[in-house]
Amino acid sequence: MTKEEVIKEYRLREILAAARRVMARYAMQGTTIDRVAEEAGVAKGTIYLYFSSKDDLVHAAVLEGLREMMAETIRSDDPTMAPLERIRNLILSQYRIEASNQDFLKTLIIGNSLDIELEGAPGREFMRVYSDFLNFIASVLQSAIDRGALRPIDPLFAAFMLGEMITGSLRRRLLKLASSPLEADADAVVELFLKGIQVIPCA
Amino acid sequence: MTKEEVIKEYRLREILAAARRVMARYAMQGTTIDRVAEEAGVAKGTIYLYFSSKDDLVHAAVLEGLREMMAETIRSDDPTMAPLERIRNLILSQYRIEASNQDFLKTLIIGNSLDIELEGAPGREFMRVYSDFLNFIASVLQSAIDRGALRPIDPLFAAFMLGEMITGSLRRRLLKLASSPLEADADAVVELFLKGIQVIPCA
DNA sequence: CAGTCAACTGAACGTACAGTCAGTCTAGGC
DNA sequence: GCCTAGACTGACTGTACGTTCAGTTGACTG
Repeated sequence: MTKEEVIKEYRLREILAAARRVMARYAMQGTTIDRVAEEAGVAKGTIYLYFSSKDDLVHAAVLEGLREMMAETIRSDDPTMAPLERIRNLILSQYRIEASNQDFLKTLIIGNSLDIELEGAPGREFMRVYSDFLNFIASVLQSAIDRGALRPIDPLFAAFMLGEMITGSLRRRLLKLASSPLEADADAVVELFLKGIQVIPCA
Repeated sequence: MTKEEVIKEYRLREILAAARRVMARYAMQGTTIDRVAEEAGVAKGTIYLYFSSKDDLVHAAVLEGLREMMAETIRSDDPTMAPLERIRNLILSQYRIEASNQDFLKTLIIGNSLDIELEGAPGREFMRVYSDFLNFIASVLQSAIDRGALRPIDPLFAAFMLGEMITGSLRRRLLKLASSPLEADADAVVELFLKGIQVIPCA
C-alpha cells in the first residue's frame, strides 16, 4: 500500500467514525453532511470524494458498526465450552457489546432509523451480513441440539429470536422501563431463552 | 354534539386515517403533508386547522394506530380460560392483529421510524399508553403465576419480552427471513416463550 | 524552480417541503 | 335575499440540506 493509499484509507475511517458519532449524538434526522464534515474536520465536498451520496455514507457507517459488533460477538465464542455454558457466554457477550454501543444503537432501535429498501444493493448487503451472523449463532445452537442439550427447535428461528430478545431487553433499558443492573438483565434473558416462563413439568 | 362538531370529528378521523395510509405506503421519509392532504381529499392548509405541525399529526396517527391494536388485543382476552390457554390465546390474537396491520407496522419496526424525544409531551404520552398495555399483560401473567402455572418471573419483564418476541417474529417475516405459515410462526413463539429452548429436565 | 496533478475546499445552487395567509366558499341567521 | 363567521383553499414563502464545481493547495517530478 502506497503512502497515499494509507492516507486515503485513514480519511475514510475518520469520516465513517465521525458519521457514527454524529448519528449517536443527533439521531438519524439530525445527521447532516455538514455535521459529519465538521465532526471529521474535513470540508463538505471531501465527503463526496469518498461516498457517492449521503445514503451511501450512512449505510456504510451503520454496516460497519454492525459488522464490528457481530465480529466481536463471534470472537468471544469459545467452542470448547459445554453447550449451555457456551450459549450463555454468547448471550452475555452480545449483551455487553450492545450495551457498550448503546448510543449508536439507540438511533437504530428506538426513535428514527434507517430508510432502506429491502430490494436494492444496500438492503441486500445488510441482509447478507446479518444472515451470516444468524447462521453462525444457528450453528452454535445446532451443535447444542446435536449434543442433546437443546430441544430440536429450528435453529435459525431460535437464533433470530434470541437476537430480538437481547435487542428488546436493551430497548427496555433505553425506554427507561428497566433499571436493574446490566448483569441481572442479561441473566433474565438467558433464563427466559433457555427455560421459558412456564413451570417446568417433569419430562 | 352539534352538527358542526360531528363534521369536524369526521374530518379529523379522515385525516388521521389518510396519514396512516400514507405512512404505510411511503414509509416515514415519504410521508409529506402534501401527500396526506391529497390522500384525505383536503387542502394542505386544512390539515393545519386540525394539527399544529407535521410531527403533531404523525404522532397522533401512530398513537391512534397503536391504541387500536392494543385495545383489540385486550378485547380478545377471556379471563375465564385456564391460565396457559389464556396466555396462548392472547399471543395468537396479538400475532394476528399485528400481522393484519403489517403495512402500518412496517414503517415502525423496520426501515425508518419515528423521531420522538422520550422526554417531551408526545414521548410521555406514548409511554403512558404502552405502559398501560404492558400492565394489562403483566396482570394476566401474574394471575397465572398466582395459580402456579408460571414460574415466579418478573411479570413486567416477561410482558415486555413477549411483545418483543411477537414483534420480532413479525419483523422476521417482513425481512423475508421466514416464509412459514402465520399460525406455525405464532405457535413457535408461544412454545419458545413458555418453554424456552432447553431440553426440559425432570423437575 | 516551474509544472503537473490529485486531493481538498466551501460558496453557490437546486430542490423538497413545512408552514402561512389572503382570498373564496357556504351555511345559517336576520 | 343579503350578511357574516369561520371552515377551507392552494399559491407562495422561507429554509434546511444534499449535491456540485471552479478554484486553491501542496506534494512530487524533472
